[in-house]
Amino acid sequence: MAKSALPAYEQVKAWTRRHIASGKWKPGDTVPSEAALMQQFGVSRMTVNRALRELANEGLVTRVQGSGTRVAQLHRISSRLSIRDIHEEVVERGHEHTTRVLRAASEPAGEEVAQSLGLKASDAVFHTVMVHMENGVPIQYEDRYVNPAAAPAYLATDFTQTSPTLHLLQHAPLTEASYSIEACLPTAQEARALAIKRTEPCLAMMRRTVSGAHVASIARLVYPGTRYSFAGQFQA
Amino acid sequence: MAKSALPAYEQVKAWTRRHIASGKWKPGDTVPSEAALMQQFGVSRMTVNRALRELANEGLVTRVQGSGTRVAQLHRISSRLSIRDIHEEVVERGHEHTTRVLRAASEPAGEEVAQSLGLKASDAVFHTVMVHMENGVPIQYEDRYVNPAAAPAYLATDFTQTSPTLHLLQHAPLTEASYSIEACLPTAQEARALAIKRTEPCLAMMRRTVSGAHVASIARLVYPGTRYSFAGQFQA
DNA sequence: GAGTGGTCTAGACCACAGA
DNA sequence: CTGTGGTCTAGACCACTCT
Repeated sequence: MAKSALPAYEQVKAWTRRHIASGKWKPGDTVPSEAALMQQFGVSRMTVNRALRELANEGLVTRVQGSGTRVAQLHRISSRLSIRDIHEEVVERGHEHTTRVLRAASEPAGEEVAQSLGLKASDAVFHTVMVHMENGVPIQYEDRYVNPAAAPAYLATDFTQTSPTLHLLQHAPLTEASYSIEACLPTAQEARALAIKRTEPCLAMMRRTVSGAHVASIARLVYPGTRYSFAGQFQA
Repeated sequence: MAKSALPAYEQVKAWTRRHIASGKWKPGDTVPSEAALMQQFGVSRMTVNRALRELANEGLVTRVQGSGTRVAQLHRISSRLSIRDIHEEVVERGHEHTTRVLRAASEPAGEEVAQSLGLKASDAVFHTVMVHMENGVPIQYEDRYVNPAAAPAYLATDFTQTSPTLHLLQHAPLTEASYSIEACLPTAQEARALAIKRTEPCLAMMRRTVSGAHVASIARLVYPGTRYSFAGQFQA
């Protein structure tokens, strides 16, 4: 009986998780089959199935049809790295977010940008450069190219009120994105805009977003190393 | 009939996803109820329920009991950043992984380390420092403190055969981890070990792992900026 | 062929929101 | 009160693995 405040499938999940976390079952070990767990918990197969399926989604176990359920190799710890709208992030910390727009114009794409956006070099693209500030301190330099086909009204946005990310999310529904994070030294212009020395290391995030059939935008976001870090956590 | 290669719940998911991605349904809009989708697709409620529940898990819709299902505010884009064992990662690229151990000893924790590991400053901890190389090129400097209570045999490991991460995963089952990524300049020792200039920016990852009741390990991993980047992607 | 998971159904009872 | 989602059951058929 116990206190069954939790749904049955959660109880099965918790029980399984405990065995894995305690080391009683090691990676590669077989987890009791659905039939066995049905008996043990006195629940239907759908319930056990849901429990194990969700654990598999979370990466704790591996399931192979016809073979069985095993404790996953936990080598790849993974956690959600959230990429958030900078405005929202700053405001959530209870701070003031302001923006200084350095450039907002339509210009020919050029070879490199055209290739990333899937356009011709002579096609026009929107190019914005701005600095985001938290309580007046520069925390992000944003250099962004936007595909006019994906967000025709982009340049008309008042970027002191709305961030580019927000405008794009609202007007070019996101279907796909990729990013990479590197360490780099700022260019002269970036250093000037962020008010840092050219020798101060920075985190640079390159982001590329796809909306339906178009590559919507490519952006390079530069964060001063001493003022920003990406963090995350993970729980079994 | 169409080609129903996909399971029914996947078809419901795909149909719903398309409406959201295309912008036909905007954030906040109501998604058809389970009953409505049952009719439309001619499937049982459990099937529709699974489809919508999974979309909710993925963050695409929000469900409120008694109220309904709505398109989620898509502000929080997130993706899984995987933190993997360096050895596995190098080998998977088809390259050779070697290690140069600079230090492997038991020593008093000291204030700062003791605090992170939940020990006293005079308690002994295991301290290892090593450089990981991919085809002979240094790619990671690893400075790690290990809680002896969590992995008593740590120092006996042959680190030229097994990585610290792997040993810990096998002997101190992981229950929790947190990390942060920063940009920094290498210390003199790090620069020397990695064979880079002191002015070359690096990515530094601080990682803390918990195993059961113990903080198992804290590590600082330094990657030369020009030789490494973190990347990820996600799809709606 | 026996055992496993993947999917699906047609019901059911409940908790909750909103009129 | 009606409509919604949250959970659960006792079956079922299938595809797959392993021996």
